[in-house]
Amino acid sequence: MEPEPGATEIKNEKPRPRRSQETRDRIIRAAVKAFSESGFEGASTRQIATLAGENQGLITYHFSTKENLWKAAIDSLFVPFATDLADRAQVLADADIRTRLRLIVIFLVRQAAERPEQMRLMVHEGREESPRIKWLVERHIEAQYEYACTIIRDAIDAGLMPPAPYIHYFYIIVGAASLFFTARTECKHLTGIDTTDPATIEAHAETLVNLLLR
Amino acid sequence: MEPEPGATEIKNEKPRPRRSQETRDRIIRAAVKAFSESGFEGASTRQIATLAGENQGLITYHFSTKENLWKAAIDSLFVPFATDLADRAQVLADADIRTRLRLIVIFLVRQAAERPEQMRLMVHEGREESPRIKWLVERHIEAQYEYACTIIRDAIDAGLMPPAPYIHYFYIIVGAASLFFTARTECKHLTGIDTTDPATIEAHAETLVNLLLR
DNA sequence: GTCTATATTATGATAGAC
DNA sequence: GTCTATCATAATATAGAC
Repeated sequence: MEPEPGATEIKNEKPRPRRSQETRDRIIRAAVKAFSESGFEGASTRQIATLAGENQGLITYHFSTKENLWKAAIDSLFVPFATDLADRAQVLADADIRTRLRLIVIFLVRQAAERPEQMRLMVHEGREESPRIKWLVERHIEAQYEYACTIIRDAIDAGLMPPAPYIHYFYIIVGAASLFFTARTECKHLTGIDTTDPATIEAHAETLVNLLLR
Repeated sequence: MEPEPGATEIKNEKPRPRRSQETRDRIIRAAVKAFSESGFEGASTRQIATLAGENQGLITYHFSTKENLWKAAIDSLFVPFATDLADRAQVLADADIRTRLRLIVIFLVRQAAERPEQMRLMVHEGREESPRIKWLVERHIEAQYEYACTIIRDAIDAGLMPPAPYIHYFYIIVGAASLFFTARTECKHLTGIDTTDPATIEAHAETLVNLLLR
């Protein structure tokens, strides 16, 4: 049986026996945790296998290389995010720009709270030119950025935000929404606040929305 | 052969012969680069020594352990930052809050552009409970946060920003100022923009200031 | 598909020559 | 202070039994 040709295909995934698929999923979940915490080099396949409760040899069988495992882990985060974003965009398509901006920002904050690994992985990889960052941008970030630009453009046109190149607003809003949750442990030490608490998440969203929409 | 005040001298540091101090500094600069790119586990002392053009044995001689080297690398970033911030705070002490907020945000953006490693290192370590994150918060972050809170309090009191717990504004502003530069490589792939370009740095600062002060 | 055993390389730290 | 050599461990990846 030929092992996985790499995570180079997410849609068009070949059907797998149930047991095998479950093993794969367990390994991927463990990989997301390990890579987001320790980075690509810092995480070890042994540690990931142990965390998943599986054998190290199985990682080679399912993913061939550590890099393919990393790509599969990235997909497991970004594909659901993209799906959620597309759903939300569909619903909001006809709303006025003020409402759209407000709800998208709340969505972003909640996503950052739910998937803090996403920003951690991006920061881990966004460091220097690496074969992985190019793959990540082309595969996932570009589409997100394009959608964000349509919202930012409309918000500027409506006078909700001062005119400026979109790229600045993109990183300002994503950074403002995410860092609080990415720096969870730091924040805990600094103030004792638990950023996974739902009330805290909503408070962050509200603060950011109120700051943007005045 | 005369003693010299090293540019990267650390608090409570004994004076060292010039040659030795230079070696130390080269190793520290290489360590900052390596740790911020690959994280603590991901970076190797051999790689750091090679990057510094020094021998691996010298790392043990100067720092004993990898952890001590990491701490020295952190200090080399945060001590100058704290010094610059204190200077800036001194100058701004008597300015009105609008001016203080504006200039502090510009300062933050410029710092994030100049020292993107700072946020990368924090994200690398802020992942999970680690012996290093506690040290980092107590040694450097707490003082920064306390100063930030005085500005945020005054800004809210003056009606410049909607009332909200300070901690949210802290991470909103730091995140908004920093991510653009932390994600430098990603941004380059995404838009072709070079975030180290001075005009781009000023544009980011201006966008954030205009967004905050309306 | 799963697991054990292992080849090969890289790691952090040490010892000791100079 | 600097360098080389080396130890003990842990890493990725492979081979092959079941």
